[in-house]
Amino acid sequence: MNNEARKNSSGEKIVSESLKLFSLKGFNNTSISDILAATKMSKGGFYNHFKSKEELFTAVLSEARRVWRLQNLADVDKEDREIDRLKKILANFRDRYLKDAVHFPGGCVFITLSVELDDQMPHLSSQLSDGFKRTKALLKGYLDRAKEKGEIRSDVSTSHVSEVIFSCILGASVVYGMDKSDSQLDRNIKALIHYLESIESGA
Amino acid sequence: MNNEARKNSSGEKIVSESLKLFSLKGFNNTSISDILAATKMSKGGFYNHFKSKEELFTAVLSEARRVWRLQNLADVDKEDREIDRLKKILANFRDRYLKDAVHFPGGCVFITLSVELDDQMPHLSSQLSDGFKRTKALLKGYLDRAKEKGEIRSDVSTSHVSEVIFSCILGASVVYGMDKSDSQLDRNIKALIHYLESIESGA
DNA sequence: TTTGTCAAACCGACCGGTCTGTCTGTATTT
DNA sequence: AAATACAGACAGACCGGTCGGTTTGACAAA
Repeated sequence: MNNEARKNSSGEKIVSESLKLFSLKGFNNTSISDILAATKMSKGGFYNHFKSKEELFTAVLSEARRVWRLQNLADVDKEDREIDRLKKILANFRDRYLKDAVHFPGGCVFITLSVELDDQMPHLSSQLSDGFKRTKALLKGYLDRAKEKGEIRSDVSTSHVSEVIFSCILGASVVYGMDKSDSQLDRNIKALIHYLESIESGA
Repeated sequence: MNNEARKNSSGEKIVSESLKLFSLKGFNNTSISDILAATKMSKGGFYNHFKSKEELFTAVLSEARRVWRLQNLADVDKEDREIDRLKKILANFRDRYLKDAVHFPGGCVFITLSVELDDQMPHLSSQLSDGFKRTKALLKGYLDRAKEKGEIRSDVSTSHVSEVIFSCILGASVVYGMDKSDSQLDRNIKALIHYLESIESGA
């Protein structure tokens, strides 16, 4: 069975529909009934694929990470300079990730879930926290290499800058989740790229 | 009856305990039973003060805003320069607001609620969205006046900078809600203040 | 001071409905 | 025939909210 066929299997459909619903309504407020309605399945069918809602959570998170990488890292390696790769990620984040209503109609699912579950279901939210740390490290990696290659000024603290960029991305996601305003998101990312350009060597 | 006495009344206690619970578990996942247990009241007592859970929501939000102003704007007017007032707000945000586990044990309640309710109960989340807009405008006001007074460079876009600062604050709140890491929060705000100093006239 | 009155506050059993998860039975596939 | 997938009735816990009854405290009449 190839991957395309798997995508149409029941299990895959449950995961992709649950991903949408989780991004809209979160984990606890998405009922199994909601998922059954979206997938046109029945209880028996669902519990034949997942032994519990929490097991579904893990599968959904894994799929969400796959989509995240797919969208945010697209074409990044086509850029030559490290700083341009970072800018490409920001542009991807804006155009291919946050605005991707097919996968995430309710906005960034990682934020929705982490905010909901942090004080309530730590065993689930720790999976999210790890992802956030990896993402920040990913950003810092580009900055560190950019600094090594002299693309950004040598007096710049990559640690400080990555903190700012990462927090800004999170903040922009929160705002976009509320307003769904493309223009506001564009302003937000523009300000961030403007900030990045202010630390480049030529600036 | 003075304000101090009112604070101990049942209605006030319901609101303050609900504020804590909402910051921890959100709106839908805080049950009336949770609130009754925290206040040692009964159903009948509760519904004698609020005709519905949504009416409680509005009261809690109003109290949350009061505490927000109290903590974040404390001593701000003691600073002479506008840019220092802004820095004072950031320091308050870090020391007196986010770390204020008495009022907000689960972190910033506005973020918890807005992320939960944005796609689910728009009539409630719009109250939150308005507050976010006002906060961003508040920050931009300090920057605009700082620019007028020559405290920051004339080539700086106050609009861009306020976008970055506001998004960073939101992002920092999301992270702190997850990790409850004081040191991470300190690094975050430090990077932000560092950013502010980079646009000052002397820099 | 004592008593009667009344409204607000409080109590908790109860209601209809929804939640996750189970179980029995049936259809499809191999 | 055996294994797998689907269907949906059902269970038990919990949800927000209602309601009849009880307690409390302020105040007026005696």
